Amino acid sequence: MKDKTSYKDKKVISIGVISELTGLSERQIRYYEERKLIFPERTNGGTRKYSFSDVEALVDIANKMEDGVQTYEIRQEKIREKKKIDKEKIRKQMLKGQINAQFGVQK
Amino acid sequence: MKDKTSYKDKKVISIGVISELTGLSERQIRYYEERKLIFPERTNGGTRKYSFSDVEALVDIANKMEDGVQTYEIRQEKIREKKKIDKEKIRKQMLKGQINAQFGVQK
DNA sequence: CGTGTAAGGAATTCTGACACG
DNA sequence: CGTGTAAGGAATTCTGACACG
Repeated sequence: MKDKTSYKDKKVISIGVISELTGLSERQIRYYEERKLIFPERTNGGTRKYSFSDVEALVDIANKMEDGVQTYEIRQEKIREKKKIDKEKIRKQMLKGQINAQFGVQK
Repeated sequence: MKDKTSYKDKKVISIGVISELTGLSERQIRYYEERKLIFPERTNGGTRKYSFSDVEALVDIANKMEDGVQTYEIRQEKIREKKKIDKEKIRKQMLKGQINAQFGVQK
């Protein structure tokens, strides 16, 4: 089992600090959420909470925007990446199944 | 050179989230600051900002408080620890100086 | 399309103080 | 000593909209 509760992915930072950390305006940050490029959590009151991973993602986004890439394209790219990773995951899962069938794990 | 800009020590979390993360009331968290057990930074507007390290420190403090330890004692303990670490640091520094004098680094 | 801004309101945080024990 | 709480105010954030291009 991996750690999974790393600080890096914990959504705890509010938008003001995120703005400072990334150099982006709050408007930009909210807009990128609207375009489904980032996914903050919310407090009960409705305030957005981000992680350090989100900071990194936002910096990446900012760089691409500078290069004239549109939010739609950035989103498509992310979807492609995700699919690739999912496929890889399944491949590994199947391989493990094969190995177990041959050598391992009898009930 | 070490990293030094690890996420763990970055002061970015506001007191509401810290309260949730530690289970302590905001009152308690502010009081422990008053007693010099934690040292949040501030935004320009004056809002406190904490790090994940602070979360860990607060949990430690909470445990000691449960055991009936007073804030003053906790503070003294921290001071002792710090002194010990500083002494160790100087010792290493001097050792390095000795080695350089014998083998290394001529101008 | 991507971003700035003014608007009005709600959630969040701040300080100093009183209370209890 | 350590913590809860009500009080009043200030900083922060939220949404929906208009503007520009």
